[in-house]
Amino acid sequence: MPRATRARPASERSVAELALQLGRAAYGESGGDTLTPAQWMALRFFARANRFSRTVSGFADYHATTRGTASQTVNSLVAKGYLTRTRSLRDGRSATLDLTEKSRRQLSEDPFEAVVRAARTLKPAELNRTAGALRGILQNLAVEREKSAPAACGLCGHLERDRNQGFHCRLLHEPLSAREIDQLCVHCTCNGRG
Amino acid sequence: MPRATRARPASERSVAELALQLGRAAYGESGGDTLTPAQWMALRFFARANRFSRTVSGFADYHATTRGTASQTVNSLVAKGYLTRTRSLRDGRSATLDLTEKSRRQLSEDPFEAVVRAARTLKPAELNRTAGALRGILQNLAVEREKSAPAACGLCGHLERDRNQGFHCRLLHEPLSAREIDQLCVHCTCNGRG
DNA sequence: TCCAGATCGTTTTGAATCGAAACCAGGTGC
DNA sequence: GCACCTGGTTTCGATTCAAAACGATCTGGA
Repeated sequence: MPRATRARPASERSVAELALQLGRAAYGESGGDTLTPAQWMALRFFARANRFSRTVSGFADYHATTRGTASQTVNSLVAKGYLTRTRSLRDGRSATLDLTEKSRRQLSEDPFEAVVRAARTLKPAELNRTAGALRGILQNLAVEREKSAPAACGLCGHLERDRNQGFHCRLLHEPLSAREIDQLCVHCTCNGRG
Repeated sequence: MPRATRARPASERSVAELALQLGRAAYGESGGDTLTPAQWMALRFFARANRFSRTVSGFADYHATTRGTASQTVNSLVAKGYLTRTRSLRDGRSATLDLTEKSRRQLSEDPFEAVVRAARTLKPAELNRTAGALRGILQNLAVEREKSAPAACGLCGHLERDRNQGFHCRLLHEPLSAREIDQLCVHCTCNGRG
């Protein structure tokens, strides 16, 4: 290699460009034409979000679109049997969307998995550093746009330890299971640290 | 932070998810409604690509779309005065697209720059490592899809040192200036190493 | 209690985008 | 000279999406 080793540091621009490329590669493929990119995103979201967040609004936020558009995407998935809708008891306006068995099977052939496989060659330490760097960039971006990056309760300041061994959300006054604190939450807006 | 420090390594999935988020954030914003995301991508491409690559086909490859769609995007930009079209002398079918002064001004307010700014908080060493990791993932992805990731001549096996001090492409039998070897090239398909 | 205003969600409508396919013109090889 | 390939354009239809108007429900204050 003639000169790739010249000591010019990879610029911020390179990282941004690469993230853009990778993101588009991950988003674009619809893999067999079973679902559209937006529908895949919805399935991914409802697979990752906790019970407070699996709503049309939650998905609209996550996908950075309007509630109208999100409603259409969700409706198409409900019609195809990929999601079930359960009206909320507390709030008559709201409904919770849940994955069906069919969508869980579908998710196992998510075209996004190709990106996950492509990341396998990195060593754990590299994965950690890379994830940290990307998270930092997303955080800064969220601050600049005065919005919040998607986050899990485990990183949120509202999380509290119970005196037993469980966890607990100070904002919603709800107990959280160990598994739930790894899921995405629309209320975890505290930018990674309380 | 109650448990974010538990010693579970950031998984490949986290990195892939973050890249997807960041990529979508960078692609989606159209920043003031002057241009659509696809049009921004075209401007970015024609700003980065070398003279062998600034064609409709080159952009179609880069943007992972059809030549028909790419043609429409390019036409709209030519009509608005953002690009000029010059027919090739060697090949009567082909034409080269070049940025105008107007588009150079426009690029200075590319919404993508927000992502570049957001990366500024990282230290140079981190930027290097992160870029390397992302490049590796893209490379693997390209191999799996039997396509090639966008690359610059500086990383390509076709590049050769002249006996003077310049560079030279063995594939196209063309001299390359020092500046040109940093630009993207559609022929640099050798996956980073010759 | 009642009202204003905010929020969750749906529907409609129009515009924009995109991909597939047909097509033209110029190049390449036999 | 012929068939075939490649760069590029055009047309057409489907899809997607955002904006806006709307109904229903919740919340807070007077």
